[in-house]
This record gives sequence, C-alpha cells and structure tokens, in this order.
Amino acid sequence: MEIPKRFEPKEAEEKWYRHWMETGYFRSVPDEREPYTVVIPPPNVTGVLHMGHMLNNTIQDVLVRRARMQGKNACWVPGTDHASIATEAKVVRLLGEQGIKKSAIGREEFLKHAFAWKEKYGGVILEQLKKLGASCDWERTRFTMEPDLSDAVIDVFIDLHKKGLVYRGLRMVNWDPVALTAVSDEEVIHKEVNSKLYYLRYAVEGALDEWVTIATTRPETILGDTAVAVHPEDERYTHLKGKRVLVPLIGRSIPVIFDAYVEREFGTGALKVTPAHDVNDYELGKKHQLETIDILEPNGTLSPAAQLYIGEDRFVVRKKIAKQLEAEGYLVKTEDIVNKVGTSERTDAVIEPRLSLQWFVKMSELAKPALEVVKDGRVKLHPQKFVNTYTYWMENVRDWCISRQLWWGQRIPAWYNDAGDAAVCRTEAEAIAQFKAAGQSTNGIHQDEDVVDTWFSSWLWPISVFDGFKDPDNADIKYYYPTNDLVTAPEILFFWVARMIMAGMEYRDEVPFKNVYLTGIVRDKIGRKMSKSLGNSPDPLDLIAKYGADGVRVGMLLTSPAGNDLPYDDSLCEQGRNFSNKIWNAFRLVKGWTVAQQEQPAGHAAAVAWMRSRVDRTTAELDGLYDQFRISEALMTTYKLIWDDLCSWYLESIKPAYAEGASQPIDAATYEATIGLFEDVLCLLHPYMPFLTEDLWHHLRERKEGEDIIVAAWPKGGAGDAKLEAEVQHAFDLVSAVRAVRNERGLSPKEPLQVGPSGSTPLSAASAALVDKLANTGALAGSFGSIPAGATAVFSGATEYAVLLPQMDAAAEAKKAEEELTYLRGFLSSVEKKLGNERFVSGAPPQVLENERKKKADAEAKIKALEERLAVLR
RNA sequence: GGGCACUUAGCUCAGCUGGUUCAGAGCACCACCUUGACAAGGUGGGGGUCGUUGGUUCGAAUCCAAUAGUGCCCA
Repeated sequence: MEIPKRFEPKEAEEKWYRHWMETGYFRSVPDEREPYTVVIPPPNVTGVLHMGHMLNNTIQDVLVRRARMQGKNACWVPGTDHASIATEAKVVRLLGEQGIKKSAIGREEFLKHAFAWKEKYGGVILEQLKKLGASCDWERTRFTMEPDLSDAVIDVFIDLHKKGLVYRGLRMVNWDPVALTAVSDEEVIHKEVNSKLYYLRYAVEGALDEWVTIATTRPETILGDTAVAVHPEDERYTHLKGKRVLVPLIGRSIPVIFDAYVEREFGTGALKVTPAHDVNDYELGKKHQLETIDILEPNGTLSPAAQLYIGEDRFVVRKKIAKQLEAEGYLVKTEDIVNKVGTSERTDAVIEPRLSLQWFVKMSELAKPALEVVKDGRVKLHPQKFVNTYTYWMENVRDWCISRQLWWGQRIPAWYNDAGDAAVCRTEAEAIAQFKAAGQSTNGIHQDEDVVDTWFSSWLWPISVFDGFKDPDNADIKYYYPTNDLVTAPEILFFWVARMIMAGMEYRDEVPFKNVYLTGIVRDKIGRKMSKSLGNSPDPLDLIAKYGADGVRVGMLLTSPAGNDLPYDDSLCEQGRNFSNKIWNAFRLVKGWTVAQQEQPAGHAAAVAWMRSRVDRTTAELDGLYDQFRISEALMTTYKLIWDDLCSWYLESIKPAYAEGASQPIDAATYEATIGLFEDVLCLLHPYMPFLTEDLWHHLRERKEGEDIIVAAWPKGGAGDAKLEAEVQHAFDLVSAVRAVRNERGLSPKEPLQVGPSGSTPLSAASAALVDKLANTGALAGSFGSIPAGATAVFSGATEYAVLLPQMDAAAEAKKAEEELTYLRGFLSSVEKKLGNERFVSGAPPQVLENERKKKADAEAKIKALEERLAVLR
C-alpha cells in the first residue's frame, strides 16, 4: 500500500477546485429545479481576507453545498462593494506618496486613478475565497460601482425623490476643518484632553444685577448662543420663567428655556444653547424653535455672524475671549477638567459639529413593512434573539443621511442653479428643463459634489445582482428572488440587513431573503476583536497552508453557534486537521482489506445494521439541525458520527484479524456495505470538508465522469432500527465495562478474559461475537448462573455479567461491592420516597410514574445481586 | 441615563412548552498503552449543589421576583 500516513491537503485542494470549476458545478442558470440562492455580503473591494470572512463564507459554503446535494439549483452570487470611504482614503494615500494631491487633479482624473487601483487589487479577496473552497458562481461576480449597479442606485435615488422619500435637509455633521469635508462617526477618534471649564455669567434682562451662570469648555461659542436652558424642576431657576438673558460681550437677548434634558448636577445646572455647533443643542433648538447662528467658516475661523474676532481661528479666539470675558467681569471662575474631544482620523484636526445641507432618506414609511415581515416571520433571524434589537431599532428609526463628501461612489443626481434651487434627475439637460418648467433660474447650473453612502448601493444588492432594476421581469430575478439565506454579522443588522428588507419590499414587494443567519465576531483568545492595528489576527491563507482548507473550515465552525462570538485559537484548526487525518486513516484501513467470497459472520451483520441505523437516524437529526440553522451542532453531530460510531465502534467491530503477518480477508457483503456507509458519511461531511471528501470519494470507488461528491445525493434520513441499536448498544456497554475492568487492574488487552451473564439471559450470538472481538473475551460463556469465585461483576444496563479474573483480591472486590451497594441503597430510598409521596403518585403523568417504578425494580435487582455477591466474597 | 441579552465542568457551549436525554458535548486534564488505519492515535477515568437569595410546585438548570456580575444597542 502506497497511501501516505497523513492526508496531504494542498494537492487535493488545487486538483478538486480546478475540477469543480472546469466541470461548471458552481454555475447556476434558471431551470425547472427548486432554486437555492445566497448573495454574498460583498466584501470591501480594497480588503484582504480576514478571519471574519472565513467564518462567514464557510457558513455560506456549507449551506450552498448541502443545498446543491439536495438537488436544488444552488446559486451563490459573489461580488465586492466599493467601500467609498476606505477606498478613497487608500487612493488618496497612494497618490500622496507620488506627490499628487486630490484637489489638484480634479474629480475625473481622481476617479481614473481609483478605478485603476480597483482593477489592480480589487480581485484579491475573491481569489482568496477560492482557496477556502467557496463554491460561488464566479461568472456572476458583481461590483457595486459597475455601470449597471450604479444606474440602479441613481434610478432609485430619483424614484425615491419623486415619492418624497428622499429629501434635502440640514444636518449636523462631523466637520474636519483641515480636510474641508464631513467625516463619518467611525472616522472620529475621541481623545481625552485636559481642558478648562469656564463659568460665565449672563445678565438677566430687565433686572438689576441678576445673573445666570453657565459652564462651558468652549467660551468662543457663546457668540452663537440662542438660549440658556435649565431643568423645569430645578428650584434654583424657577423664577426665570418667561425671562430673557443677555449674551456677554455682544448683548444679544436670548430666551431662558426649560427642558428636562438638562442635567441639574452638571456645572451650574444651567446650559448655554448653541444649535449651530452642538448636536444636542441642535435638537434642543429644533424642539424650542430657536434661532441657529453659524459662527464658523468651513476652515474653522469665525464668520461675520460671530460679530467679534471675525476671520480668526477658533482656538485663538478661545484664549482671547476668555481674557476679555474676565476683564469685563463675566468670568466667574475656571475649573480644570478632562473631557473627550473628537479628532479626525486622517488629519488629526479637532472635529467641529457643523450644520450642512445633505440628502436624506425618510425612513418611517420604509421601515413599517420591513418591521412587519420580521415580526410575522417572513424573514427569520437566527438566532431569534435579534428580533428584539431589530424591532427596537425599527420602531425608533431615524432618517438616513446618504450624502458623503467624497468622490469615489455614485455622484448624487441633483443639480442646483445660482438661486440654490435643486433638480433631481439623470442629466444636466433634464435639470435645465425642470428649472425652466418651474420658472426658476437656469444660471450657474452645477451638479452636487457629493456621492451617496456605500450602503445606498448595497441595500439594493439582492435585487441589483440579478439586474432587477434595469430589467425587472428578467428570468434571473424571477427565478432567484427572493433569495433563501443571508449570512452576515449582527453589527450590520441595521446598516445593511434592515435596509435590504426595505428596498426589497419597496421595489419587489417581496422580502429579499427568508433567513438571516447572524454570525458572531471572531476574537482572539483574550477576547479582543481581531484587528490589523493590534496584530492579533492570523493570516487566513497561512492557516490554510498549515492546516488545510478543510481543517480551517472545521476549526472555524466547531465552537461558533449562531450569534456567539468565536474565541479563536489555532488549536481549533488543529482539531480540524486531526479530524481530516482521522478520516483519511479510516479510509486507509478499509482500502487495505482484501475481499473474499465468504459467509458474513453474525457479528458483522449486526454491526452493519447498527451502523446503517446510526447513519439514517443521524441524517434525520442533521436535517433538523440545518432547518434550525444550528450549523455548529450539525458539525459536531457529524464529527461524532464519524469518529465515535464509524471509527471507534463500527470499523473496530468488523476489522479483520491480523494473523501470520497479514490481515485476514473480509467477506464481500460486509465490505460492500462498509463502502456504502463510508460514502454516506462522506456526503454528510462534504459541506464542511469539501476537498477531503471529494478526494476520498474518488479513492473509494472508480467513478465515471460526473460522479463527484459535490453533486452526489444528500443521504435520506430515517428512523433507524431502535430495537437493534439498543441490542448492539448493550453489547458495546458491556465491552466498555470489561475494558474498565482491565484498566483498573492493569490487565493487558491481549490477555483474553472469560465473561458471561450471571443470570439466565444469554447474549445473542451476534452480540456475543461483537463483545468477544472488541473486549477480547474469548468464548462467551452461555451463563454462569451466579458470579463464580475468582470473578468480578459488571453491569450493562441492569444485566449483571461475571468477568473471570486471573487473580483476585477478595477484600478489594468486597470493598468495591460495598461502595456500590451504599450508593444503590441511597438511590433506592430516594426513589421509594418519591413513590411514597401521595401527591406525586396522583399528580405525575403515568409515564413518569412507570419510569420511577422501573428504576425501583432495577435498583432492587442490583442490590439483591450485590448482596449475594458480598456473601460469597466474605 | 434608557433598552435588550447573558451567567451550566478549567475553556467554548447544548439543554425547546417544568418529570428518561437531567446534569450533557467537544476541547483541555489525569492514568495506562510505541497493538499492524491513525501518537495529528487508542482505552479508561476525574471534574459542575446549573451566579446568589427568595417564591410557585408533589417536583425547578428549566417558571416568577429580587440581587450581583458580564456583554450589546441607543443616548
């Protein structure tokens, strides 16, 4: 035999992936079969494969491969998204290294660079997925910035605008005064800094020497104040109802407003309100209809609206104004404090909250059906616990700001004239027509400089990958939509999943998928998220090289039930690799047998029937687990079926004896059955370990073209044969008991022991043969009638067996028997107590009662046997 | 500050509507075994009063309440 001792994954991976691709097994086109569709959560086009992708895509591949084996038309659509912020940042950095500035080359030139960059690096992550074994239909690869998908984005924008669901409004953004752009919340780094809290007093209008003192860390912003707010139940300030106060230095009269938002304990309990420069103040301002005075220019200097210090930087002004306030008697005191200040990830500039005009999607109407379908189960979340979070979010949904001050992305289809009117349409010509029709100016027409949020493309993904916007009745979308399952991370349940449901309901009047499987986050051993900056993330490709793709796939899934984080450790992959090796060696064993036309021994027939029953029943169990998306448990069930049932029990039961330097032949019936059983378990395993199983599938038998495991039929589950399983299990339990006797007494497995029942019930011939083989018991005696001297007693179930020992320590035996007896008597008394309880007997269901009686009878029988035994031993 | 989860063996988890799956699984651990598929292995074994305290019940890991701790979301 030239089969290597260990499975070598590398060759098999290359060989079979190529074979699958060449044969076109991943390709899907609509036909008469039931479709099974999954769209990939498009990874960032600039990204490289990380552990999160590994987990996520392994799960998808498991689902897709199983569906394919079930005879469904499985279609897994791959692709990438353009990740506007991340990609633009990368391209800007790359150009910067060449001394090129984005602003210097202009939009069109910049986009050329960006697309060139995407062409060069954009395919990396998809190539990496192939190494993992992902069975995507690669011919369907899509990209959110490709023309068709971009058209869909623009069409949807225009359509929603027509419906009144897209509007332009003011919004507080994180403004970077150095980069002159808004940045997203994720790009703001909050740093702790030492700063001062200034206590400033505002004169009450119309009163003599009456003041209200507020505390602020940003004294320059008083120039934009439009109110002072206090808590309505704060007794210190109730007398100010209806009063106004004067802003120091500029003397503007502003109202005192009362709002429970104010924290009475902070500072003085009185709060200055600057709606233009603070998010919370902005909300307060809206609520109380306050004026909004924007005192800052985009570059961070003060604007004419500030009245003072115009043109000077805000930090310079802060120092100057503090001095002036002190000089003029408005500064009560200062305090040193530590507070958090937002800074730009890219320029390190202090972020200024700033109001600006942005495009929004109105969410309330879109959210309603999207909430409904999750509540009524048309879309199921796995695990279900996320329904709560989802519901909460959808019931408190806020409008979605989709403007991004970037170039990489779909440019907002809005044109403005010199009067600031807006026209939303595809082209400038249409805009001119619209302005004319509305009697508006057509001078100075220019398109919005911003692009839409990347999520505004990805929320259309399940529809746009099938060209459902361009051609709403095409064969693909009709066949594949709604898709079946979506696998993604809970972090983007709202950003992405909820919005896809909204888009699906709005544009197809149908959910985009029926199930959402939410994975956990891959963490390191000490619970930290894996990240590049921490350097705690292994390179997935290194892992694949080290443990094999199959090993890594199994490792990723072993301890990751849906929704639970995965504390990753290399030992998981090691376990996966060990498992592939175990199967490989089981195969080596079977392959090494010689077959002879001889009668099938009774023990073999029983073992075959037992294993058949185990496979059938486990298959049914697995189907149930898959239906519930309990992927991790399904894997563990498969693992145990193979390692325990197949390898440890079944193969050991039928393994031919070794004699005179050679293995004895095995009977043809057992051999054939074994190959069949092996094939079935390989099928069950294939979704997790595609390469190993395909390889073994072809080693196991000669296959014709097209006979590949990837398209083999998923085994049919069955109820199994409970009676037979119980009988064989009884024999196996006896085997374990005899082995334990050997272990305890240090007896070699090579030394035969004589074993037999002490009572009158003999083992069946088949069971006796199995026990004999697995426990090396020599010929099983029919029955001893009782436990002979020189023997010890073991139980399988409630049946007692005698094991004849070569040497016997009667005292030790007696001690053991006594311990057992003490335990059993305690057990019996607890059962009797239960049965003696009138309320239990009348209240418990008959089955429970019956069971308790059986426990009692069994215990009594065992006690009787032990007592007799003790009498002999003494 | 508001909301939602979670707490079971050293680690990661299962345990559905209270009683035969009721205290489980995998890994780790311990002992023995260089046995002819596999030491990346085999056989056997130890280990948890199910966070705590009350309550409901004939009976609670399971239902209820309080409490402590952990995590997530929103502000």
